[in-house]
Amino acid sequence: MRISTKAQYAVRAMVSLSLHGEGKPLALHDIATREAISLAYLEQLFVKLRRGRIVKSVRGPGGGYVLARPAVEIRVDEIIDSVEESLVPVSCMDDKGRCVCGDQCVSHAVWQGLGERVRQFLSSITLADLTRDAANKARTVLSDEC
Amino acid sequence: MRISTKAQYAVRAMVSLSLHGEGKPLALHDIATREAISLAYLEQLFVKLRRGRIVKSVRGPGGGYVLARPAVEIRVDEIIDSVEESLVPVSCMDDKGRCVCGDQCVSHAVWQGLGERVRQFLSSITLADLTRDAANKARTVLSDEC
DNA sequence: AGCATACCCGAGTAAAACTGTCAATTAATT
DNA sequence: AATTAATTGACAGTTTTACTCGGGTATGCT
Repeated sequence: MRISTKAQYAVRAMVSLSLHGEGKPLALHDIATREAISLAYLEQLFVKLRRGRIVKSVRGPGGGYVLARPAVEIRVDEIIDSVEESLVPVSCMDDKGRCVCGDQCVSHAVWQGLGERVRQFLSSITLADLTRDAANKARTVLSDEC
Repeated sequence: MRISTKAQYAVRAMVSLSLHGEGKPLALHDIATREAISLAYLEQLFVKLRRGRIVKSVRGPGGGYVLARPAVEIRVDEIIDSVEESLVPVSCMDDKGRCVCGDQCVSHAVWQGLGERVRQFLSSITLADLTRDAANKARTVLSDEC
């Protein structure tokens, strides 16, 4: 079981946008250099984030991306949902979470339960939470261990 | 984020072993046919399960695998640990879960928290729980939906 | 108008991971 | 000795990931 860098990038980029954007459009170029993520790859992610109604785009010079909603209303599971197929896909379930296996699926309940726990946890965290933490960390960055 | 079939196979195989073994060694061949998993692949998994002290091997004719401990003392997270590298690996952490990234790791706490939740959940389920469920399911298998 | 900025989009690609197979070995029982 | 069955390492096909590339299109500024 693993978390893709795609999801990690998306969350990091959103924190960066929330932290340095402050209402004004922030260009992907800024996020890319600040977070050391490839610009072309970030573009891909933000297309999905826009389709997921997490951000809005502003075209033209001086343009960039803005949060589609206040940071308090953006949950981490929404960010990951926009960027990845599903939160906890298991081979014995189809797209709607229905089990398509025969009688051999005794451990089905485990994966389903796990998926619910994961979603519950990730939906309990908002972008505002992460942004606040990041701001605190930046303030005490001098001699701090990670 | 996803759960590998490797982990699913391992759990299913362990349930099968616990259900049909009953103290006597059960050959991988039996599990393979019953669960419709490739024998050669099961071999790989059981090497790891043995190293993880989840099962014991009995060589020679009539041999096979036996639970290393009572099913009540085998937790699901232990099974997955034996078979996979780590439960929730994230690129910014090293083997021991320590963060090796610089100041760019604002979302670290999210993944760490998620990992703890996942482990907490999976460690609350024992092989005995799954075996009991499987036995119940087998008894009412006639007209049941999965 | 023309140009620079910045988003938009599809296709392609190299590397990694996943999912297995194969062959050869070791060891215990009959 | 022959047979059964676990043990091991190397290897191969496929899929996914993590990008890059090459162009577009919208917008604002001079």
